[in-house]
Amino acid sequence: MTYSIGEVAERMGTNTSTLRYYDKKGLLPFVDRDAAGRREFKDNDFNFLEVINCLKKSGVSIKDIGKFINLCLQGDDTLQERYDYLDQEESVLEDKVREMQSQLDFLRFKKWYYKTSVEAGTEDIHFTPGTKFVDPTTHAQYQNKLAATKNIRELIDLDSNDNQ
Amino acid sequence: MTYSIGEVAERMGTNTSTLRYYDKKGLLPFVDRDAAGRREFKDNDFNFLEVINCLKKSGVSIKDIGKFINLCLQGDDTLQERYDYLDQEESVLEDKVREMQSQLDFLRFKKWYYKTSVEAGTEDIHFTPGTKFVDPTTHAQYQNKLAATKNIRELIDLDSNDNQ
DNA sequence: ATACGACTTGAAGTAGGGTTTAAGTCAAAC
DNA sequence: GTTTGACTTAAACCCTACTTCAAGTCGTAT
Repeated sequence: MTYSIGEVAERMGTNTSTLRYYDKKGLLPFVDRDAAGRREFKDNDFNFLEVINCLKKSGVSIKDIGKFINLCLQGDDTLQERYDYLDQEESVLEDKVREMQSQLDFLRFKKWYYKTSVEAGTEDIHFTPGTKFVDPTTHAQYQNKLAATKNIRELIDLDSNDNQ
Repeated sequence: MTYSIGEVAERMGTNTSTLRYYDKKGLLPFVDRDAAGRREFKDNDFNFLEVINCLKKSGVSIKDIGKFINLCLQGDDTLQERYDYLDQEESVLEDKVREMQSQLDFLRFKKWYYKTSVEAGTEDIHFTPGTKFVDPTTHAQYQNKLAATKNIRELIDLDSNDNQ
């Protein structure tokens, strides 16, 4: 069974020009052509496409994805190298997840800050009296509430219920 | 206490041209100038810079960060709007984290795939005999091993120890 | 008083990741 | 047999987020 670029694009949730662009950038060296020069994707090519998708969503550049795909086509000699690459990529992704989680913490602090401000009708409740500086105790208050709560969703949601 | 653009750049781990670029794009409308026209950052401005940093790391575009900052300068009338924006941004970030975690799952499966291939000396162990198609049972094998293990690190690490 | 370093601006340049356009080929439907 | 729709290419274009450059202005140290 073979598939046209249009069928593949639809199945992968992308469009044909993006796939052609990837091909030009060396991400699809495994794709065959028919007599008329049209791309002919095989079932197994979806395994590659899945890997490309994963690396792309993990933030790997087109160039580096190309390098990995080309390692794949070099056979069993590059198995260890491919493992090592994915191992390193796993660490990179884990770091990104941790980073995002700490941005989430900050976002949730700010949500709490605005929620309490909305309730008070003014942001001033968080300022050190007489200045336009956010009171350092503000963040401490939040940390205390947070420590006393299983998760932040609960904190935000319980607060909402308090007001109803 | 005020700070020059150079001091701020160093403290924020960026450089002066990036800060000027942000200013030009409307991200720093709160920054004052001295008599000679030089930017003069105040202590409180670091609160804004922290927010900019958080949104940037969360993947928010320069343009949208600018909108948020400008809401901040419009006073208490926009508190609810700011809360709603961060609430939505929290969901977006949570989705991203979930997405990354599923990419991590896939990456770990592929690590297992390569690890077992390296041990066997060939990728062929995962192919349906007589074809160059990855055997659909490969992923099932991995899922079974995974189900029998507390976490994937353990799976990967136990496998490594088997070989020593 | 002059040199140095840090600042200012506008404008141009770069990199990454596509998207669009123009001109053409081909197979199947009418 | 011609029209339609899906494909082909190279080249141009676009957007985001910087980065670099050129020319000029300050304040301070020598």
